[in-house]
Amino acid sequence: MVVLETVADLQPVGVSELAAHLKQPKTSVQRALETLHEASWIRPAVGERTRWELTFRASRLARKAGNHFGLREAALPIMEQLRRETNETIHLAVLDDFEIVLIERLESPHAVRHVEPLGGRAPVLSTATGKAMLSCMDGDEVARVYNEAVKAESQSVAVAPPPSLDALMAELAEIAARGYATTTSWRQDVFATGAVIVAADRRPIAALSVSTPAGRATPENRALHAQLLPIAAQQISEHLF
Amino acid sequence: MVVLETVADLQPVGVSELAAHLKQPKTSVQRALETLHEASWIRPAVGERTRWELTFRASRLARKAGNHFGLREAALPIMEQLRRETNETIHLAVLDDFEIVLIERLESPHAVRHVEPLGGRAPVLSTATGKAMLSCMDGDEVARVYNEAVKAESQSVAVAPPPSLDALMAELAEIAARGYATTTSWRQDVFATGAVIVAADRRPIAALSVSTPAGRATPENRALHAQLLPIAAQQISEHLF
DNA sequence: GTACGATGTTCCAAATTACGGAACGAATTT
DNA sequence: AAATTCGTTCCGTAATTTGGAACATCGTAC
Repeated sequence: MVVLETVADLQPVGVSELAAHLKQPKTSVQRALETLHEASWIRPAVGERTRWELTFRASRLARKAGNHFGLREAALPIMEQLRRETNETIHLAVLDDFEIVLIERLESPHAVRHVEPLGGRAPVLSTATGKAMLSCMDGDEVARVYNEAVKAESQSVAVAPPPSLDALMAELAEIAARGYATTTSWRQDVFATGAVIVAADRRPIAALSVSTPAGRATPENRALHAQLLPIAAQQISEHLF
Repeated sequence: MVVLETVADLQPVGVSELAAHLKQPKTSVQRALETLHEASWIRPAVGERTRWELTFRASRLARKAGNHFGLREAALPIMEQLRRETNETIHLAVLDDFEIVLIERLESPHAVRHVEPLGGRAPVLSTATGKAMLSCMDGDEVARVYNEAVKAESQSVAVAPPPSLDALMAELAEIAARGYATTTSWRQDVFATGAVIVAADRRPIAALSVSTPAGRATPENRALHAQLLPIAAQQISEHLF
């Protein structure tokens, strides 16, 4: 499986290059490639015979990941309604380790709109969806995610300096109390409102967000989003079980 | 890896149920689950301890599958431009076995619009994207895909009766000559135009499509799409290498 | 409250499989 | 023409997997 993930990073890639990256004997890597090929997870690259690339086998799994108890099906109709009511882009995201993954998106009909790539990832600490999900997790788990996220962010280009853990905890308490999170720090000029979707036991499953360009983030619109979003998220939570 | 795929289908699922489905000893399945868990491909289901569900590890791969030579990055700006010029929904799809997989989507700004779920699959024989891709494959390969697709469709609810292989071949020749495919048979009330994106050696990589509700599919709009789409697909093909 | 069925887990010896160094052929570069 | 790089094959050793059986745990029915 490590070979598979490395092929994903380096594709199209041959045996020797892989072996060098993995610091493993060529023979072992060769065998792994044969196995992955037999199972149709990889195939020879277009027009080549000895370099490999991914097939779409992984994508069939990916569609099912994070779809616990029919999340996508439960969420889409309510997302559609929310888009009608707000005319803004609606995102559905789940938490993976210390990152937010976008699993569904409905775009705003406006000409100026906020669009994230499908399947894209975003930092948990600076997004409305991320903070909404953290707001209903217990302290230990928040601390764990916080540490991993800070470590990861310090290695990449800093989007914004992460808040202290104490400041974050205070903000999360506030978010939990009022039922929604907001942010502008992830994408400049985008104002986002996020609310959490929970399982029957109140554990966080996913988060829903409304994203609007800063120019349209009037007090009236902010208030509208803050009012509608928690209700929509709540409806999805109830439809899950 | 078979266990992994079965977990995807049955999640959340326990050892015994899996073993029964796979007709394998419980012990072997148990070991596979342990391994997958250690590698973070699965985790205990939310609020449970002995049933398993997928993590998002597969999604990281899925994003890279079908992204040969930076397809997504090359395609997006041109897709944006195409949306501006047509005001209709633009889809980017690739071929997986005998199905079309949607890997990127930009929605029409119109209130009435055609929306497919992200990562969704569609039959190759009845979609514009599918036929566009087939149109630049050689006869043997088309026949192979045709047979598999017919076999698969016969098991599910028939969307439309598949054409004969000869009729298909004739249509593909026409599509290849004029540079674009059209269809209305996949989704009723949706008129789609598709064109193929090729590698340097003219092998098909992906397909681009413009989808419009039947009501807006006027002769003028059809002509506009038929004119713009092959150019856009061609531009993406050239940017790939 | 106890018996039952279903489910998850552990153990262990036999047998299969993986391991990886070395050698080889083919393709490309010097 | 020699040298390097790359993919592939071979093979004895060694480690791992295998799966039946026993055990543990949970929920349920009587």
